[in-house]
Amino acid sequence: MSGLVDQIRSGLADSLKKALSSAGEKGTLPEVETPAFVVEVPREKENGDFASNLAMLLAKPARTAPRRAAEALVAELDLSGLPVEKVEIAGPGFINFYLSSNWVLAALPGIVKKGEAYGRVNIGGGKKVQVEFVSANPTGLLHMGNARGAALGDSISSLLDYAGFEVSREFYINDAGNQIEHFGRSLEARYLQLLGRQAQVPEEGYHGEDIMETMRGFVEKYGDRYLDTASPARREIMVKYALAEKLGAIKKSLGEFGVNYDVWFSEQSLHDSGKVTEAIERLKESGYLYEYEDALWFKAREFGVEKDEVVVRSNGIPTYFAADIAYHMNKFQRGFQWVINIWGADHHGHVPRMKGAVKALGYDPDALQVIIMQLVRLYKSGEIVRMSKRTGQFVTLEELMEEVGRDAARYFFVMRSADSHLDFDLDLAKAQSNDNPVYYVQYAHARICSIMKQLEEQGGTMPDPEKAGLSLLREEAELALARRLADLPDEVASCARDLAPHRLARYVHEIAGLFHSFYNAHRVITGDAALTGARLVLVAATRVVLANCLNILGVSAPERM
RNA sequence: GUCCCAGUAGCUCAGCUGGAUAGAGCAACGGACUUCUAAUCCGUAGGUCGGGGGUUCGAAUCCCUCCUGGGACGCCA
Repeated sequence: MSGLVDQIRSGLADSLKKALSSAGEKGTLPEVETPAFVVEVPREKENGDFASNLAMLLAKPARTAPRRAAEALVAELDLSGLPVEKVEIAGPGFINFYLSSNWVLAALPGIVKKGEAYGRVNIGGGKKVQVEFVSANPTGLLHMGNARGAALGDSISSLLDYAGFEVSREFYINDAGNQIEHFGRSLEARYLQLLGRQAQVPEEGYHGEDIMETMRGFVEKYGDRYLDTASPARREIMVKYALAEKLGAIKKSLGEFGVNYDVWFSEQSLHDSGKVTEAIERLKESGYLYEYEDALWFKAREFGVEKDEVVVRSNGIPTYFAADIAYHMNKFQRGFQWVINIWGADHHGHVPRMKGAVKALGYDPDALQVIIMQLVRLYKSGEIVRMSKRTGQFVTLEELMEEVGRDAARYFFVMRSADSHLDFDLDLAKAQSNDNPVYYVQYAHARICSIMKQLEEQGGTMPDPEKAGLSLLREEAELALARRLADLPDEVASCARDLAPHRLARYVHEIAGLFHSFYNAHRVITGDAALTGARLVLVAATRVVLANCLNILGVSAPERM
């Protein structure tokens, strides 16, 4: 981290550490190891700008009352070089630090100067991380669950990028296996029906209208050319045609949603390239596979999973799990040091055995992190809408963007933590779209742009932030806003560490709120040139923070609304 | 039955590795536009943090137990 706030925090922590050891040398405290204490920002500002719990943690090892330990520490504190005005011992033994009221203004010039780069931190150290998300079956359109995964995965990726990781976004295309078989049979049935023949979409097949639509296009292009072609070959042709079309549509939708992938990875390619065989061989050699009733099983129980898992069926066809093992082997072979998967809650049972397989292959299971995203429940007219690809009833990403807009949809999905169930009331999102918090944040950005435009029209110019008289910013609303602007690097670091973009959404909402309050209480452009200059720096910094956060969340930052 | 997620204001949800007096949005009520955008602001009201036990200086947060809702437990993916 590199922000002003972090500099001060670590400065205080260092001072406390030194105070502890000199107190130990002088004998005012027993010599003990430094506990894992924190310097944090108290919730109540009456408790100072920063506070530490060190004294309370010393109570037990040093066998002293927390407040006495605090007194001994404070007596040894050397705070030179830090803008601390007052230190107090409070409550059960907190050491509270009060800073000079305008200490935070020092952060503003850097924010304006860094611009798009402000908020970038280097906790990742260029570590290669892959984020795999959505990975929807390419047999249909994207639904609400996929949309949530897309918004979440993309924001997490951006967050990690900002935090100094080398991020690769990946989409795993499930273009192999049983479902493709069902898909082919469904396509074939529709084809025959369209040409007036008797045919039935199989029970387990795809009944959606979009499949019919696809085959209409196929018939237009090829007519009855395949009417008499032998079935397996015919299905292969149709599957190839339909997959290309479906995948193209998925790519297009995601692109419009602001989600762009680095890699589209085909499951079928794992079979074709022999990766699946390679993975199975590796597991076999290390003794994690056994044969039972003609099938090949993975010893999942050795990894704390309840049941062993089939990797090759008795009919000789590998399972999806086998392909997934090969896929993860391949991910690590490609050099990713951190592999993040975003899965729907309905796949959570798959996590322990996947981690087990990673371990069995000889990789660190902790390098694989699976984010389980709770499912989206869709409400329309007060009723739950069942979503299912098989029956073809679902609201697509396309429809969602049409109804509530891309920005609102993305913000909405990313506002909530991944492990909270999401009730999406379409009517509400549509009818009250103006109340959507995303507009609140965007409006703040637009307002600042409007001020800048006004400035330009009046022939004014932006001052050099380094030279502006920032100490003129004395109003509570100004200082409160500046204080939070200085937090962005910290927020990015902590949100990235916890893979929690929803906290960034709350942060930027708070920034917008602080700005709106300031805006309503004070004018930026006034007859006082010096004050105007200082406030221009403040709002310019605010615009940077708003834009950077919105960018991470995949939401646009409009100049006017 | 076993496992995962959730239970916090009327509603939807935050609460980051345990910190001081539990927060925000919406809804409700009362105010503020001759001004750089009122998609805004200011104020009021709203809580046995699902129940009960435990751990400790300190618990919405950790442990145990029970209740409620959702999901997963296939030679499907």
